[in-house]
Amino acid sequence: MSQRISGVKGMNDLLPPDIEVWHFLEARARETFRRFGYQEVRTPVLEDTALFVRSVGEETDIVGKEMYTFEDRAGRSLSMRPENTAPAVRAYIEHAVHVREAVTRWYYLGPMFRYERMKTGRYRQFWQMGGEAYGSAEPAQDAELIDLGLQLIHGLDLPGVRLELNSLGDENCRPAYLASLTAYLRAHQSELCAECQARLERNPLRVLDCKNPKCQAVVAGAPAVTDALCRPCQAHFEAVRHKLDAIHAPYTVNPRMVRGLDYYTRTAFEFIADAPALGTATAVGGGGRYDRLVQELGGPSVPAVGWAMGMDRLCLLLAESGKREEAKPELFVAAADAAAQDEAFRLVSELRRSGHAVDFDPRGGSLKSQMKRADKSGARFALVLGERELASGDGELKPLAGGESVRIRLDTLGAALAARLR
RNA sequence: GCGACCAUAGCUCAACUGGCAGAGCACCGGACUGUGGCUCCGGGGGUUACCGGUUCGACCCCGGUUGGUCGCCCCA
Repeated sequence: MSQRISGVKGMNDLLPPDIEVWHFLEARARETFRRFGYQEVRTPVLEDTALFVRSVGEETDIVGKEMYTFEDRAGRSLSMRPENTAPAVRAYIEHAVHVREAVTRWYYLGPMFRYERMKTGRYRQFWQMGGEAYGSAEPAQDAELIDLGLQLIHGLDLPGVRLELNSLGDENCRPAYLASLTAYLRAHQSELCAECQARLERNPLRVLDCKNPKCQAVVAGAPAVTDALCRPCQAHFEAVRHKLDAIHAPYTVNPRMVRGLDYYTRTAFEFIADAPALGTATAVGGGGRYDRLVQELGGPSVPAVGWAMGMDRLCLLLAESGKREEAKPELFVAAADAAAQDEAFRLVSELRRSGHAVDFDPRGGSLKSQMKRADKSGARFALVLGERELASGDGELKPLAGGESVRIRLDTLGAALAARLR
């Protein structure tokens, strides 16, 4: 045997039957996006490195140390997307979508890449789906998007996912807040962990969600961002909350929640699940408003808001609750003898052509082994085709879960199946 | 990037102090001549992750590599 080549660390194969969980997730998700009028976009996995440096932020962990970046043969610096908001915005600008429509609502779904140490619910190739809405600065847009996320999660029958909400202010009030926060943290600098002392210089907001108890104690007395919002931001935040209240969407305000990407303004939120299956990876989704990003990437001044969910994590939760979308055949056709194999093959092909899910064993073999395979396939019915059936034109439709077989005319098989599966 | 633990059949795991690598499940076949599931019987499956060392002898002890799990960190 030749030397074996194994898969790349942190990148997983998704095989049957586990893939059925993903089919369930994707089908429910697409249905929810459809109900909300969001349309799918697909952007390339590779982008100009500068796109992520300018959007996600040079100082973030994602860009600073987690991107798969390399030069192509022409010497261009390319990066595998670590997230899909920036690529979507790039496509939005590049195709001048704002010229054709005032409000654009997109969703995406696909693999993202971050070079990270792996653990439960965290992989180097991971899957995200997300919704993005461009063109509306109104609180109703924030609320609709959050409602979309909540309905999607609800549609997956996942209990125990809660919503945390915050506002990070905008370019008018955030500088002042950062100044007062930095001043407060400097006064307590010696009480912070080493990591946070460094964050104090680079990105003081990140100190707020440090899990270190010492830092938590300091943060407890820190000025809250929600108290420092300017009037318009405060009004926006209140309006979003009002809309959420109106649709009875439960949430908790967490003024210490910040996000890992630099582009957020005003609304920020996370979908959090406290489930053992996720280990310490409790966030299944998160997002917020990014009113400046389109312009910062060279586009028109168009406000936007969006979120992303971790599909791997959702699948961990779905696997635990046993949710999946199975693809079982309706009928399994077995050939009792070699002479019947041609007719069995023809019958299977014809039924499939008319829309039925039908399986058979291409190896033939003993009837017994074919019946075993029929059972394993999970088919609802089995039909044996042999000398007798070929002569009479009749067959026995046998329910594999138990119960009486039914005699039927073979030329009405399709209709008989349809009637029984209704 | 830092630390801890782990790696034996496709899967879950045994194998005494260093002494012939096993079981259950799964898969294939038979008992049962054209009918699956249950039961019984049989069969195929292994460079004990990889490389090196110690030893008469290594799944076991030692070193390294790779991979996995869990914390820190970060996030989805």
